[in-house]
Amino acid sequence: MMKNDRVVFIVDDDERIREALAELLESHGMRSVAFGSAGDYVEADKPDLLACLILDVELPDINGLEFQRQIAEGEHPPIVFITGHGDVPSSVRAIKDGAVDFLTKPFSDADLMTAVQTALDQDRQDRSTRAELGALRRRYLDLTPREREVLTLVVSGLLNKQAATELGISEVTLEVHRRNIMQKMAAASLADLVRMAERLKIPVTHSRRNPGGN
Amino acid sequence: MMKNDRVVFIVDDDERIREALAELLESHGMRSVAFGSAGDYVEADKPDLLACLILDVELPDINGLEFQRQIAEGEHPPIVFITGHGDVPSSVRAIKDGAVDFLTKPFSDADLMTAVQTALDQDRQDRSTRAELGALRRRYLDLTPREREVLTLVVSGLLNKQAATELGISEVTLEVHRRNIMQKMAAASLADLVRMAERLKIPVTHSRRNPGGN
DNA sequence: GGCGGCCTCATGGATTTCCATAGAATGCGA
DNA sequence: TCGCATTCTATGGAAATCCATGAGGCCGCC
Repeated sequence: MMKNDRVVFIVDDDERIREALAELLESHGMRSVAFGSAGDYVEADKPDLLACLILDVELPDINGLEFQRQIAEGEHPPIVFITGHGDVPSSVRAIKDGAVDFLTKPFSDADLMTAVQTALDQDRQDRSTRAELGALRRRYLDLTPREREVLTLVVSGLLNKQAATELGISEVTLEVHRRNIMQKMAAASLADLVRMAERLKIPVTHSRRNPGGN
Repeated sequence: MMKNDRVVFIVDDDERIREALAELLESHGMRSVAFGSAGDYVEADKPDLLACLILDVELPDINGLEFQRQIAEGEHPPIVFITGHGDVPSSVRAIKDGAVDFLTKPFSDADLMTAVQTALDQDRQDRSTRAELGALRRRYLDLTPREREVLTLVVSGLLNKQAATELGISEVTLEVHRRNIMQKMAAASLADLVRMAERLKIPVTHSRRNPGGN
């Protein structure tokens, strides 16, 4: 009953710890892959599965907390820190930087497994969010520069006429752009498009419409 | 040059600590009000200013972390924990629960002041967000039950006709509701209304519109 | 029993959006 | 230089929205 859709990465310089952790995880039906240093972890090509990273704070090549910040630049599995010499400032920094938990040895098997489970759950969430946002961004990149301008004005609430004036083009042209946008973004409605723009953090310009009334 | 638009609350059972903190804060032009227990803090009527709360973990009446969770139910200033016997699990919990920082004695004046400043900045942000959301909610509460139903359907992207059918009323009636909504919510455009609904976490229903594509 | 708020509906016109179709100019890379 | 993407424009009609105005029924509260 080994679950093959998920994996736990272990980065710890102590081989005995790595083995103990691997064993513990296996006994819970959890597949794991261990590394002796941050460098090894980075170099390795890792399966694209639901994952979590158990990271020792003290590593031979780099400080675990520093390493956390480095990989925070890109996509990375949620981190559970473990350490033999845990101090408060480190744990504070780790959690502030998004770590799921910070366990000091000795910790119970149960605590670790709970943290791992939480991390995996979070990864599921992260992935789903990333996937959606990624799809959205891809569609956005499909837009031409002009269409992006139009999109901004439209989701700001401007009437076609107003937006057209703003861009110095005819209303008809703007309509064409607008419909192309709806098409490319696969928006079912203006409301939909506005929500997409929100998630893409597209700023609202002069969100007026009927400023004076009528 | 005492700034009177902000205040730092101190909750610590040790009077010497309270006085030392108050002095330190004062030397930085910061007004403070100190309490000997969580109960005293709760009972006191506190000025509605930009604030931050320096909280000792060990209190006579309740554990600081527990107290944090209690006040987390409602509005409260950002918390900076201080403690004489800081342990990692406590700090982890505190930060997870939203504390700005967790300082163990002895800590430097600079560290505390930095944390206090961060907390005050966060309070400014929190207040601004709360104020906007509050105004939005008040307007939403101004809507009649029917209008709220209509709002949901409209921001879901339904055409007036579709929404009207959904509610079993005529299109004209729905238009009336719709315009009343725009009025009451002070929305400048549909895009605007959609964004408001997002912030109010109004769920989208069957967000279709031209399902098959005419 | 009257008043006010709420929900309902109608008419009708101005305005806007939606859609399909078609043509043309620019500019850039193959 | 040809082809393609991008941008621009137009016509014309269907559909939808916006707006003002008027009005009837229901219900709870004073």
